[in-house]
Amino acid sequence: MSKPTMADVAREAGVDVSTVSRALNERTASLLRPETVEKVMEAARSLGYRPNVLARGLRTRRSHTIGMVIPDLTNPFFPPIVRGVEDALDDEQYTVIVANTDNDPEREARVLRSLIGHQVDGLLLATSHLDDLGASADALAGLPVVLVNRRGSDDRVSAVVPNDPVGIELAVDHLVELGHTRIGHIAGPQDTSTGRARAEAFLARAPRERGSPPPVETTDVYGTQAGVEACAALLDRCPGLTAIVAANDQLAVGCLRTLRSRGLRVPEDVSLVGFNDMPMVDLLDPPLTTLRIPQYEMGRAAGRLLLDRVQAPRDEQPGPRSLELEPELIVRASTAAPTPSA
Amino acid sequence: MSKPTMADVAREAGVDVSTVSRALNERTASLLRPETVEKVMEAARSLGYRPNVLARGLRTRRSHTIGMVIPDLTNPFFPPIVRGVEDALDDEQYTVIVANTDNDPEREARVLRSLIGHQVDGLLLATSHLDDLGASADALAGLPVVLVNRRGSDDRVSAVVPNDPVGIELAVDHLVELGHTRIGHIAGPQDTSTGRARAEAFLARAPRERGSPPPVETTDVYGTQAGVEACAALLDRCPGLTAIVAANDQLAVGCLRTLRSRGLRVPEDVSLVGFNDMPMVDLLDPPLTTLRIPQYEMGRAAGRLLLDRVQAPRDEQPGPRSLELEPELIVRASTAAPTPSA
DNA sequence: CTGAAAGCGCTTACAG
DNA sequence: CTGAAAGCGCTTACAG
Repeated sequence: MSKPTMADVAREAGVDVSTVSRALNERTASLLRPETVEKVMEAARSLGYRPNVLARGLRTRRSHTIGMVIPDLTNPFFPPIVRGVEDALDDEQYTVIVANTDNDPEREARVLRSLIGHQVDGLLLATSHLDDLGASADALAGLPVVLVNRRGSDDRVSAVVPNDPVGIELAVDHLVELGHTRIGHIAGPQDTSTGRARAEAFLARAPRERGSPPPVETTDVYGTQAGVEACAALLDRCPGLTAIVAANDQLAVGCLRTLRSRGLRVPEDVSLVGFNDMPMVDLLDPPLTTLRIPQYEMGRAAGRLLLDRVQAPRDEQPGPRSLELEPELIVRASTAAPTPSA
Repeated sequence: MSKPTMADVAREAGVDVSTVSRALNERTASLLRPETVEKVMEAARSLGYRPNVLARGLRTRRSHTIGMVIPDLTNPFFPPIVRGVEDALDDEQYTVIVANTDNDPEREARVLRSLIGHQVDGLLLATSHLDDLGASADALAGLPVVLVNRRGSDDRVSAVVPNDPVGIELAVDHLVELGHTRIGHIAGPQDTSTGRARAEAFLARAPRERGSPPPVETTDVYGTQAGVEACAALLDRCPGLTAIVAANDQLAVGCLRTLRSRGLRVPEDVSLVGFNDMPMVDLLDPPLTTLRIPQYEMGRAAGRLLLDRVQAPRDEQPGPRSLELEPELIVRASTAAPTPSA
C-alpha cells in the first residue's frame, strides 16, 4: 500500500536491487541484457514505482536540486525569471527550490542555511544587495553560484544581467530626440548593482546643465511609495524638468501618482520612462514607455550557466562567465515632445 | 573542506554520533546532560555544521517538504498565495517546492511524479481543472492533499476557496444599486470550480430579462485575450448592456480593451467589475472596481490545514475541512450609474 | 551480464 | 545518561 521501493521491484522482477538500479538508469542500462531491462521496466511500471530521489541523492551526493534566492515572489519582475530557470533545469531533471528574503539580511541568512541543509547542488542569487555575497562566502560551502540581475563585487562569480547602460542610453536618447533638455532621474538603491549602474549611465548620457547639480533623486528601495516620495523631492528641487527616467517601473508608477496629484499631465507636461516592462504597465494611464528586459531568457541563461558548473567535474570547473542581455525600448504613450508653452 | 557531517561533530566533541543527534534535536536534548548538549552545540557551531535533511528524511520517512502545484507563477494571482503557504510552513520548518503546470494535463502528471519522487509529505493543489484529481488519485500515493482556490468534485478533500457566490452578489448588487438593469457576465472556464460557481451565482442574482437568453459569455481560459474575444461576442449578442461583471481581472482587462476599441467609454457607457484585485489594477485606465480576495490568507490557511494533516499520526487523521474566505468589494472608477441617454 | 556488499548521513530502539 | 547497531532506499566498485 505504501510507496513501492526498489526492493519491491526487484522481488517482482526476480532480480537483485542492483540490477533494478542499473536497468532504470539510462547510463547503465546498456550493461544489461535487453530482456532483463524490459523485465525490470515492466515490474516498475506495474507497481507504479518512483525512485526516491532523497536516497539517490544521499548516495550520489547530488541532490539534483538547486536553490534560488529572490527578494519577493510577489514582485512581478521575478516570476518570469523563475520560470526561465525552471525550464532550463527541467531539461536535466533538476528541481528548483525558491526562497524569498524580503531583502532582510537575517532572513537571507536563514534561507541560505535552509537551502544548504537541503543539499542543493548550486545557488542562483537574485537578491539585490551588494557585498553580502562576500560576507556569506564560507556559508555557501563552496557551492556553485550564479547571480541573476545583479553583479558581484568582483568578477569571480558568474552573473546574468541586463545591459543597464544601453537601456538608460536608449531612454535618454529617445527623450532627447523628442526635444527634451531638462531630464531627471529617479535612481534606485545605490547598494544594488542595477541602481548604481543605471544612475551612472544616466549621469554620463543625459544633457548637463552647467552649474546646477544633477537632477537625480535616489531611493532606498525599488517600490511605488519610494517613487512617490522621490518624485516629489525631485520636482521640488528641479522645477523645470520636462522628462523623468525612473530606474524601474515601480518607481515610475510612483512618479505617475505624484505627477497626477500635482496636476501635471503625462506626457503633456512631463514625459516618463520606466524600466523592466512589468506586466500591465501597458494598461496604465497613460501606457508606460519603458525598457523591456528579457526576464525569461535571463532566467534560462542563468539556469543553464549554473547547470554547466554543477555538472562539470570538480577538477574542470568552467571559469566564471557573465552574460549581458540587451534591453529594448518600448515606446508607449507616457513620452512625447515637450510642450513649448511649458 | 567539504560539508561537515555528524561524524565530524561527534569527533570534535568526543562523543558518539547518536549523542550528537540527540543533542541537536529539541525533543531528545533533554535526555542528555546539559554540559554534553553544550559541548555538542559548541562543536557543531565551530564546524559550521548543517544537518543533512535528505539523510534525515530518508531515515524518518518525512522529507519535511511539501509540493505545491499551480498553473503559472507569472499569473500575479498566485505569488501571494505561495507566500502565504511558505509563511505557514516556515513556522514548522517545512520547505515548499512549487511546480507550474501551464494547465497542461501532461505536464501536471509529470510534475506530480517529480514531487512524489522528492518524497513530499503533502500536496497543495491550486490547478484549476476539476476531475483530474480523481484520475490521479492513486498516483498521489495516499498523500495528504489540500486544494487551494478550487473545490474538489466531492467534499472528501480539504479545500480553501474564496466565497464566490458572495463575491458575485456584492458585484451585482453594487451595479443594481447604481441603477443598472442590463448586466452581462464574462464567465470563466466551466471546468473550473471558480468559473462555474461565479457563473451560477451571477445567473441567480442578476436581474433577468424575460424571454431573452441570459447575457453570459463563457471563455475557455482565464486570460486577457479570452476576455477580448468574449466581450466582443457578448456585446454583439446583447447590444443594450450597461454593465459587465467579469469572472476575473484578466478577463476584465480584455473587456476594457474591447470596449475601448469599440469607442465605448468606461464607466460612462459601460460599467465593469473584475474579480481578484490583482496588483496594478488600481492603476488601470480607469482604475478597476473589483473583488479582493485575501490571497495571502488563503495560502496561509491552506498551508496550516495541510500541516495539520501531515503532522497528525496516520491513525488519527483529521477529517477533510473546507474554508471559505470572504471577498471584499473594492469600488474604484470603472463603475458608475448608467448614463440616461445610453 | 548479474549478484552481494558497502556505504551515503542520519535516527532510534536496544543495551548497559 | 550514552554508546553500538541496525536500517531508511538507493548506487557502485568488486567479484564471478
